[in-house]
Amino acid sequence: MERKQTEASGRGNRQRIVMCAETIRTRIAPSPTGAPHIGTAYIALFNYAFAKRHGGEFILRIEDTDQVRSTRASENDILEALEWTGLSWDEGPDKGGDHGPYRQSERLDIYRKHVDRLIASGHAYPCFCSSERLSELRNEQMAAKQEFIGYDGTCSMLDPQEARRRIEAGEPHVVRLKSPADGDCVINDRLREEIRIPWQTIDDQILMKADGFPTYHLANVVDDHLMAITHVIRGEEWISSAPKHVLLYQAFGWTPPMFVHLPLLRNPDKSKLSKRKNPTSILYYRQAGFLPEAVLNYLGLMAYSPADGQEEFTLEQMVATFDLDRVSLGGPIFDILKLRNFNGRYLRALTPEQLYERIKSWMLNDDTWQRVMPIAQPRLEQMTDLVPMSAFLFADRLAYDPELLVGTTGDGDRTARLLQTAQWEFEGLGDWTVERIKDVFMRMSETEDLKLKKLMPLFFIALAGSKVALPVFDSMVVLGKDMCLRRLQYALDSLATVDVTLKGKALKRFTKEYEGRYGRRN
RNA sequence: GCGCCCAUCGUCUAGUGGUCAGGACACCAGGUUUUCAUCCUGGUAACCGGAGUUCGAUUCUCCGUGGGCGCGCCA
Repeated sequence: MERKQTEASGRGNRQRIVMCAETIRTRIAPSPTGAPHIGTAYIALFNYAFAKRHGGEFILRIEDTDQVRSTRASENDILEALEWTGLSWDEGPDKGGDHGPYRQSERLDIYRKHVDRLIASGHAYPCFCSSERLSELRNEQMAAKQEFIGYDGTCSMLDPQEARRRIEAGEPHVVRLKSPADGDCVINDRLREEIRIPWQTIDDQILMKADGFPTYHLANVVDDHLMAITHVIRGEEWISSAPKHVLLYQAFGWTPPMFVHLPLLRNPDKSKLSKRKNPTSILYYRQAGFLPEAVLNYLGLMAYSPADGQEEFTLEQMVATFDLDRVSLGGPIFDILKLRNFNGRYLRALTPEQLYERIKSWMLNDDTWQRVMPIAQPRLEQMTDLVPMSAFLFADRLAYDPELLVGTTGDGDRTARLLQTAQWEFEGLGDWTVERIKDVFMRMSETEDLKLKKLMPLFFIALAGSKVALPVFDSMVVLGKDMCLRRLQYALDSLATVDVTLKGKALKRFTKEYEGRYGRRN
């Protein structure tokens, strides 16, 4: 990386080498395994603000090392969502840059080389234990209420010659990082006192999976180093695995970056923000009519307050004064009510012309109407029918009558289960098209042994607010996946008012049942 | 179970040994507005508990308690 730069002095032509302060580089590294999470925007915002405050660079890296769950559809959504927020990255998979590629699945040779280095230096070793053995081991440890839960180090005792022979024989294996037996790992966190974690509690982490892909820990450390990341600003959920990262930097002989662990966004019940209890997809917020600048402003208020006490600020203003020392550590509850208030302020601050432009670029435009016309036309008697008929397409939460929802199946629990099943089924759907949506309902109809005609009324009400409405598959395309998932959740939540709930043990039981009939969910 | 992180109004937070503990959201009351919303004014509401340090602790230390996160061939 460029740490020196030449500079012509004003007078004369003498060139002198000046040592510049290292360029600050931060990154957001989402994993493309689902909807773009609002927490990603929150962490990205702080990374962006910090880097830009110091004239640095902000990088986007895609962490797609989970071959099973990563999808290109999710990656596209994440890029689209992040772009919508207005947090622009200097380097990334779509932009390129001097430190690419920025998609981890395209860097496999780099990880391979690095893991070989660790094996050669004795910091890592191949492990032949099967997944079955490991989960058995874990269960035993749990059952015995052992202090230590984790890998027992069996394969670290293997003779290297023997190990090589087994690898050459094609035996499947992973590579593990050797963890020290005693002492403490010291982590320097920019926001906290020294964090000390006993090495005894850290097991030999897998670095390379049997499929030849790296795990997060390896890929993340190698990339952060190679991409010259100076500050790793991430959620505090990572504190407990930080020792593994520190150990890797040591093993490679690299200087670790500065760690900055931000508090996690929470649900109203204080648990980590989850889609079950809150909308978490950035694209939902876009569809629900929030302005990105309001979302960013609100997110900026989580765990941070500017020195001047001003609550309303643009991204530029936040960047201009951002100060890590003003980050607070208590886990903030994500309060949609306050976000809504902020959004209202931003909406009202626009001129009517600006507002109209924003609303057009949101969804009140030709593109939407052209999709609506073909499905609305056959149902029109007067032109005045159009807007009332399509209103649900431009709404967020609909007014649900739980009795009506339950009435479609005649059974509360059954209703909840169907809604939940649909939610799970649609969550995993990649292409959001009429055909694929229809496939899902057909499959449900078959699995539930319920004619489509009997199955659909529930979903007409949940998604469109009425048993009689525009065709629901087409409507779902207009609404977008995240809004549809949200509506299903709203409907599910509304059932609670008639004492129908699907959570805790019942939910667990139903999850098993669902997986038995529909296959494992992601 | 073990490890770690955290702790000010219901919520987001300011505060860094001496403040009537401030602001914002929400809520309540009043005012402006043909209604509503906006806007303005006012109000209710917090330092988790116990020791210690100190002349004096919301603020520093320790111990509790509470909450959170982690303990995957997920990130």
